[in-house]
Amino acid sequence: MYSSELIKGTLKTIVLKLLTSQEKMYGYEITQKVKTLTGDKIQITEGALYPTLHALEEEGVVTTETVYIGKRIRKYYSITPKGKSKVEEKVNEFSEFMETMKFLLDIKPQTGNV
Amino acid sequence: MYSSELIKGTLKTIVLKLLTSQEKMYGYEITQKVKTLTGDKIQITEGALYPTLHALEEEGVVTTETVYIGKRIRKYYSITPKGKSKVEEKVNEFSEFMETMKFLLDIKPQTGNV
DNA sequence: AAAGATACATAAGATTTCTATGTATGCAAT
DNA sequence: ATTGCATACATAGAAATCTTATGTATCTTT
Repeated sequence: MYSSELIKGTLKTIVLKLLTSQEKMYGYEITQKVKTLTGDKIQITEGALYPTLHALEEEGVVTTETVYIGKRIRKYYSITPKGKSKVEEKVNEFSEFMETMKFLLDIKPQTGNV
Repeated sequence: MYSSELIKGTLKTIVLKLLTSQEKMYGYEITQKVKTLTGDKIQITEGALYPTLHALEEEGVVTTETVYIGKRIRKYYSITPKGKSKVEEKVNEFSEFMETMKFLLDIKPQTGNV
């Protein structure tokens, strides 16, 4: 498990990206998928996910569809065209950010005053 | 400039790493160095930096030395041995995190129900 | 003399996430 | 049958982090 601060700021990107890989997913499914895909390294908590999904819906980047599985409710999320361009932006930005960080974190110590 | 959320959680890592590259640095110098090194892509604000530096000092990963340049004060920060092992940990963790994210953000869309 | 850069610092607010809690169903084991 | 675990939604309060704004003061350049 990564220290949670690292994951901050990437949650929306992860969720949107996942929603481009499948036509629709529901909240609980997203938490499990991320857990599995990352070998338990990233765990999205429900307390973080659900408010985020609601925010994404308000932004118009996902739409919902409520389904009953027996008596249990299930809320499917799908990405909108607006969401598709958004996720592309976000992924590109994150890739650039990673390059910058790689460079920064590869700085070598100066040799002392020889 | 990156959207600020991305940078969250990486400030301490950046600062500590920089302090391994030079024997000592002062706050303002750190902001300028990061700005220069990243081509203005990452800008550390003073409101974020100073509290962080104070926290790092409390954690015992940096020590300070106050110097007068004329009448103007300057506070130099140096990394401690404890800080050196900390920064190694943090850089490793971030590298792993980047690998995980790369994998996640490279997921391909499923072909539809053909 | 004014403006901009240097150099420190803190406080209020925004944002994001975590922990905890709540409700409820379905299923498996005792 | 009932206890416990997994599924599935949701929100509220607390914690952490960063931004914006403000404050003080010096130095340098125009």
